[in-house]
Amino acid sequence: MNRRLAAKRRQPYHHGDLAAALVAAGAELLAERGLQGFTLREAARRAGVSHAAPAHHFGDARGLLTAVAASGFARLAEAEREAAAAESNPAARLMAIGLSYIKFALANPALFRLMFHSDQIDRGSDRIRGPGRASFDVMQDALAAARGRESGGLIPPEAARDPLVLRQWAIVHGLATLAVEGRLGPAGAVQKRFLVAARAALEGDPDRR
Amino acid sequence: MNRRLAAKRRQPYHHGDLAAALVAAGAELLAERGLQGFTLREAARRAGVSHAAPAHHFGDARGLLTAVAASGFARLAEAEREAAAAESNPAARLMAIGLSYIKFALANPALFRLMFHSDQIDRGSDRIRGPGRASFDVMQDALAAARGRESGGLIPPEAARDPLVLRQWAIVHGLATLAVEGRLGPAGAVQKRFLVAARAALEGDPDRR
DNA sequence: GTTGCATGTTGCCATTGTCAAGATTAATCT
DNA sequence: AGATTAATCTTGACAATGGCAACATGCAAC
Repeated sequence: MNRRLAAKRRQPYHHGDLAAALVAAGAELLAERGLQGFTLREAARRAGVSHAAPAHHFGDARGLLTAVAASGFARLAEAEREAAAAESNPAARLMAIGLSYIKFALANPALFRLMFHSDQIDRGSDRIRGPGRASFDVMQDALAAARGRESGGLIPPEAARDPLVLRQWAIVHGLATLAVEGRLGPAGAVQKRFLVAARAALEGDPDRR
Repeated sequence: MNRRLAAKRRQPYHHGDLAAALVAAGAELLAERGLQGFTLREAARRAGVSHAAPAHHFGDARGLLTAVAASGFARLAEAEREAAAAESNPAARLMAIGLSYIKFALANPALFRLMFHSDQIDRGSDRIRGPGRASFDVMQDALAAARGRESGGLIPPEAARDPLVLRQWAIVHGLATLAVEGRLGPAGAVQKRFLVAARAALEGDPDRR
């Protein structure tokens, strides 16, 4: 059973793991040229396969983009978990998670846009649902812990009824979005001083009087 | 000088006001089919003109979309101004502006996405800059008034340094974004109860203890 | 070992964005 | 006014794209 190795050797008629290769190629393409420059055929080219091959795995272009977005949600959830694990104090943990969310957006702008603001993916898809909820749950649990409550297992739609959850989520997502779109200044400046201000904004009203 | 009327009569070789007609057709198309379904040729068709005509006014597809987005910013700024005029109390005014922003997003989802989250427009364009700043200024001035200060004429990038401005902007934009993307539940439910929760989230921490 | 079926390929089509060249009208200059 | 220039719009062409259909290949289950 050396299939794992054999599959990597040459390029047989059957790719071996085309689905994964296409998602990887798609993510790379997205990072390089943005959603605007994303092309089903180019993704197939990069995966070393003919232009009609992706159809067997993802149906159409929308399908592939949905898969790319799903892998993005998984990576985001993972980043949040890592950030959470690095802090023990509940409040500090909540802050760390929020910042990891923002950092993810700044590091993967095109992917972030695809995940949250594009009409080219199926948000209801099963492929998206799991990872999508995971990225939400990490933050929600941390917030519940900081409040000294049970998280209650709210799902996103229901969360809209809990003002605090909604507030935290909106601040983090709003900051990430505004930063990604360059509305807060050039990317370089953002990296340097934006996170400082974001920290203050997340913390409360340091300047209130 | 009955040119205004004469131009509307028949359809002479020269349209009369193609630029405006194309922007209107583009906005309509966007509302009907989303950014995904937007096509330069279809916009030209709706304006009753050949497929190459738009180029003389907007260069390429990106140019037309940029113009559509600019008109969107103008409409948003106008909506904010109307909402502000309806309230005299500074705090109530700030809230009204925020809600008008969110309502605008819910009423024009595709346009909102184009304006804030698309890579198909030129954000640095002069066409965008003016209306874009206007929509920001209304909110910033209201916030400054609520704080009992001068607004200081901060421009968006600089605003990132003022935690309170950043916070207010992030909450409003975050709420609008999440609602538009349907992450807070189906559109119907959003309309019904989301604004209530949003009001609470914008107000402070009603549930804190 | 043969057959079935998932996986990939080639070829085709309508549609799209952009460009170049020509047609038509408005504006400007003398 | 008459002629020239510039703006505006049309037609025609081209390469690229997404999707479909028909065919090829080879793994896997029988």
